[in-house]
Amino acid sequence: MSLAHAILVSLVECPQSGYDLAKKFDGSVGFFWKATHQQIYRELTKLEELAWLIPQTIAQVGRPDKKLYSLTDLGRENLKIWIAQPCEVSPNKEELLVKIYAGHLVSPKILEKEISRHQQLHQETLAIYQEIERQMHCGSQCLPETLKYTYLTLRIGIKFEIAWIEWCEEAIAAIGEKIDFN
Amino acid sequence: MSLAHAILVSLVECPQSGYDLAKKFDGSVGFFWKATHQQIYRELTKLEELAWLIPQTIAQVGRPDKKLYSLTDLGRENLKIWIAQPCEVSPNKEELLVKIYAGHLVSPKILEKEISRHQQLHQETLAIYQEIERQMHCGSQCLPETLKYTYLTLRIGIKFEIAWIEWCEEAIAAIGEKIDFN
DNA sequence: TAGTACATGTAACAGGTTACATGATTGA
DNA sequence: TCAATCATGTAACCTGTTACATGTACTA
Repeated sequence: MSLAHAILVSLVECPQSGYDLAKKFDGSVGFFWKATHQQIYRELTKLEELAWLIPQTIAQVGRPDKKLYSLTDLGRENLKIWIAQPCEVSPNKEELLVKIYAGHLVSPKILEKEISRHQQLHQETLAIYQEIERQMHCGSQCLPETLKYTYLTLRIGIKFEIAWIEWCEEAIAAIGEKIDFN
Repeated sequence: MSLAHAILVSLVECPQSGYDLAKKFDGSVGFFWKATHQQIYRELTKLEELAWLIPQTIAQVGRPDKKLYSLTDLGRENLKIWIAQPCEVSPNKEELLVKIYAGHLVSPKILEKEISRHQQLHQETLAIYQEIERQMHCGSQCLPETLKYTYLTLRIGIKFEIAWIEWCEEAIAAIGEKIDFN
């Protein structure tokens, strides 16, 4: 039941509509939890039934109405309970690595090209993260409590992207030449 | 259709039963693609229907029969085609990070304890990977073609674990003290 | 006038999880 | 005798994906 929790986490900050959440799941929380708008609407309905959320319909000029969802006390309590519970290390699924694992079946050139493309994608993501990081601590003042945690999640995002970029370089070298790692 | 491909990748090396695959998905290919035995059996049935695999029933003494699946030429061709196709960066879902994101809702001590527990889990995984790495290149001879690719996937596994371990340390420090990252 | 952003939804299907079911053998 | 390992499967359910559907308003 973790998409539900990701939605609750997202709504802690401020009330949002399904549409808002769908966009947010393409950034911030979305860096480590993905969901489509269909999933989100389905989940919002469930959470409303549980009374963990309450909707408020907002009329807008020249726009369709929007249903702003906020956490109820019950929802907030349940979220706290969930956060305090220990969790497993999430399994990672990496399509590229499945391909690399049987990489000897295709030409090294195809692999090199694909890895190099991924390296570029990771470099772009890293640039985005670093820009957010730069904006988060202008000067060198301490961050407020809530931002501190957001910042921590950003930090690991950066570390992962750097790991990918370094690996891509290493992999391209290893595939091209008959390199020995030492 | 990626579990199918992960199974094919796994069967490139040697014919295996559903049971063998289920165990394997708990190591090697399983480091970047997880699946339960129920999923695997369901998928094997589909792949047999497509004639990408052929089963061979092996009678055993004192054990139930096993159905060893091998790749057909068709299966191998399709696998090659799939590997050669470009793919997206796989989205990662990290439950711990969803929790950290709203970490201010619970006591810092709970978070520190949980992060420290995760650090230990990652240290254990790292130790396993490093042991495999050690076994893979005894001396400093070059690896054969197929092992080279396995080795590359291991390398990124190691990088990820190191990134996690470093981050856990950083996070614990940041939560405890009023630390400023610079 | 065509495309994008806003805003919410249904339906069908594919993929993943959990529980249950069976039954032999091996080792503590 | 109890648990673990070997070996395969069904059924129900939940989660995630893709396609379709609707309608306004703004901008190029």
